[in-house]
Amino acid sequence: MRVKHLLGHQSLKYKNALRATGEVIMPFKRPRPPPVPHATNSSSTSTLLSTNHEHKRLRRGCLHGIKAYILSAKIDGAEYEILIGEAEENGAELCKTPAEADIIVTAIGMKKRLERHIDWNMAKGKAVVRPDWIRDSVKKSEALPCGDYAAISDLLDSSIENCPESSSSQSQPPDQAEASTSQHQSTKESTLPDLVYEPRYKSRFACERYSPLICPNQDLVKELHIIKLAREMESEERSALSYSRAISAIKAFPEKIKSMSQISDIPYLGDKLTGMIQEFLSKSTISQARQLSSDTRYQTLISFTSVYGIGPHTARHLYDLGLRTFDDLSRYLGSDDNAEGSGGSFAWREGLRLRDELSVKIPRAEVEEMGRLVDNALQDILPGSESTICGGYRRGKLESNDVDIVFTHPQGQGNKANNMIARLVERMRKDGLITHTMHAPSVRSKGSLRPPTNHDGWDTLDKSLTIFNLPKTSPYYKGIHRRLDLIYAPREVYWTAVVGWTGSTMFERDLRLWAKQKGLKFDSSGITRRRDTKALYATSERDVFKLLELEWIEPRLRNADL
DNA sequence: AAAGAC
DNA sequence: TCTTTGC
DNA sequence: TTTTTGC
DNA sequence: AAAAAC
Repeated sequence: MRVKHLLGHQSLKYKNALRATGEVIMPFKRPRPPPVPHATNSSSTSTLLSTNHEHKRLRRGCLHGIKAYILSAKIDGAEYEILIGEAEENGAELCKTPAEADIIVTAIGMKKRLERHIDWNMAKGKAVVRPDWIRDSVKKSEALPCGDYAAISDLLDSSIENCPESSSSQSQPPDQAEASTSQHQSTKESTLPDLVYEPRYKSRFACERYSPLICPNQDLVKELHIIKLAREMESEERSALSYSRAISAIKAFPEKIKSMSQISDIPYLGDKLTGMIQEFLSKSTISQARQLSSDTRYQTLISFTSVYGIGPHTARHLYDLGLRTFDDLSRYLGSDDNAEGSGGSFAWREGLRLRDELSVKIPRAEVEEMGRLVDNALQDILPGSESTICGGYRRGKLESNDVDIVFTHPQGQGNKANNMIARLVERMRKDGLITHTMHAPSVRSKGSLRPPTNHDGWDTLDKSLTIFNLPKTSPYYKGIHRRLDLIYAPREVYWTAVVGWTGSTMFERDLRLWAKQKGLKFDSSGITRRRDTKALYATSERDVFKLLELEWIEPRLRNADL
């Protein structure tokens, strides 16, 4: 066929393009070497605040200026994330080591146990309090006296003495606030008063549950994940969906499952899944998963689909042709004459060529560096723009497969924001940062102020799926290509887009189902009322939840997939 | 929804 | 038209 | 038993 | 594969 000719031609063109961009040294605007703030999540923000009315007032934070260390021992995973989120949002500075902190928050109540984690002499120099100190302080909008929350009786005096004060200007009259919210509680026992998250895991919606990155039943979930992948490889999507739901339900279950009686409240566990869990309880393994793991077809399909552009259908096709390894694949794609016509597409070749690099995980620090570079380019094009790193990074993953950055234009004129994606990508391409564009931006949102209304579910945001490479001058430069997704959202739907691109997948699916059930329609390009298709605009991420009548869930607790 | 291959 | 792409 | 399962 | 009733 003449495909041969076409492919050859395009390959060449690409090689040249790569060579050219590879050598270009970035003209100006070198990123300042990482100021390295804290490894908290979110935004490579340029102008985070000031856009956000509702945030603004509350901001300032009752814990502002307090350096806190939260000891994770004896605190449930979800609980821990909530504490961190609460502390952070209220202005506390979280420390990586107890030494840097003014105050240590711990659920441990005994001296001996605490000493296993923290040097006793150091502890004596600081306030050491129970987790409810954070909660109550937030509730009262003031850093409360540590004496009432001393974690360990031997440290009561030193905790009182070393109790930090918030630098937030507005210290409220502390006096009788006490009475209003709850009557009991100061001076009392060490129970964590958590009616908060008690029955949450029972919900049928992942967007109502707290799903930590790693759950107490992670091994079980991994086993089920293998079976789920196998179903996907065979295009048994409904079956795969059932496994996905079971996995996300189990991920939100707060304790290690030791007996079958515990799982009766977990949704989406029918006969099949129940049987598998039973097997797992006795053998710590699931035979079907073990079997698949060593199955050639399974392994081959998994590896083929790891090539960008190859999905289950194509993977099965290649397998049926007798191919088994990347070498086979390479040979097949490389061979010019296939009587059959397709010796594979251009996209597949590029995908295969880049596969090894793209399969290398990206550490958080490098994700942040990428975020800075994108934001620098963005500020050049349209000063005052905002961006947020979403995806797995924002959910707290230590390593990412790719980087998703959602951005929007400055508050002023919406119209100046035309072709933001195209301009940003072009700028970064010229700087040698972007080497490939896998999916060109649509030419939508021309002179638009509103997101185009979508009739069908995929978001209508302008986006570009690209391949990125750090400049050689970056301290993080490894010469490895990375997947970078850039998403432009008009201002009015910026927060919707951030929620939509933070994930996880099951969290997003259930957000849509939840919204539907509430008579609304959610996707990353907006929330609309189904009755009259009236658009509802959120002014903050929390506002998105509010409009959907959902309780707030931290990004780090949206890990409803494996 | 959009792109690319068929 | 079919497949893949995103969270 | 039939339909739905994210768009 | 599981749950709602579409």
